[in-house]
Amino acid sequence: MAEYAQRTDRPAMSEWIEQMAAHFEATEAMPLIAGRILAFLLICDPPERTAAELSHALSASTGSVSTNVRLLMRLGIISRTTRQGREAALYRVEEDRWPHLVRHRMQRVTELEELTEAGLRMFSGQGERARRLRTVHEFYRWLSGEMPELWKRWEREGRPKLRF
Amino acid sequence: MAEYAQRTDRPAMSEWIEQMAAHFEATEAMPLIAGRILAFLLICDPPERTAAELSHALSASTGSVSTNVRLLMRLGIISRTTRQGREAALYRVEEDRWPHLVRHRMQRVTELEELTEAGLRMFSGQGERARRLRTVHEFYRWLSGEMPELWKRWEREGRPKLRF
DNA sequence: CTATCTTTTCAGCGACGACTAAAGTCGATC
DNA sequence: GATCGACTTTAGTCGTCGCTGAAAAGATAG
Repeated sequence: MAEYAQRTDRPAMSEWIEQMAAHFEATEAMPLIAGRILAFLLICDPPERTAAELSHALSASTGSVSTNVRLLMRLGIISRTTRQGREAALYRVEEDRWPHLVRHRMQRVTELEELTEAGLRMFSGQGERARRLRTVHEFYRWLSGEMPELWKRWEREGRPKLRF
Repeated sequence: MAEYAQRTDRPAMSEWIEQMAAHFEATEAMPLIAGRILAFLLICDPPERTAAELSHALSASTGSVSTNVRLLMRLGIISRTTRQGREAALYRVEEDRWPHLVRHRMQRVTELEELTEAGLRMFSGQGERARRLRTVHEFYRWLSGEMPELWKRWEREGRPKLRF
């Protein structure tokens, strides 16, 4: 109660969390609760939380938290640390993994290249019929080619400071 | 019946269409029928089709075709041409608009930058609490900065041949 | 205005998925 | 081995959404 950041009782904070969750629902097809957990773990202090704390802070059932915490771990965006004794495990956001998340998302978009290529082979690539498909294919081919360079650039220039 | 490309009675073709539709369902949150229409219009010969033809070729109700054709037009990815008399309107894919579609999709991803920025302002930007959020924010800021150059490059170098 | 063809709207169905509550499993401590 | 807390699984509810079929609305020609 004393610590504001511990809970979502600041209306502005819980509203911000809802907006973040809405974004991930729309762009990553992520359940709302997963997005809420992610947003909360980004700004809570201290940064590590138990499942019970998440459940309480976000007014979600323990079952939901369990399911969604596993989803986020599968995506590599949060990690879990266990402790001795019967103490609950702690979850924390792995903010450095964020680029991987976005990268993975964009990679799925460019995967259409394979389908358009298969289509071109299948529907013999000459004539007007193939022209439209080839136009689309060439765009995706170009885009997939750009991606590796983009992420290399992030590693080199984008990333604010290297940690070692 | 004579023309293969007219219908989806070649199993390989209808399977390809299903795969395309599945891709758009996953990456663009598009109804299956919208994706089917898009895929079919990419490879049909002739390239223009009436709603009734789409409905028949894809075994979808006229209502569904109406709804989804409007969705695709709103996205700018297909266009409609009307004709004199009581003839039905014709739809065709605007394959050159494909980059806009993808661009728009990626833009929504980078919109998170605004939210992380709002968060930084809101939760005062010092201390460990803000560190995680700033890490994420800096990534999105960098990514949004890259996007305009990426698309400029497409216009200049990527696009296979200019049409004028 | 009437007849005919095209397109949209809408009620209803079925499926899917997020979510919850409660029961079940696991593991550590006594 | 019994107990207690942490975590997962499951059954079931609720809301949403794609889709259909049919009716309504629109449009064009006679």
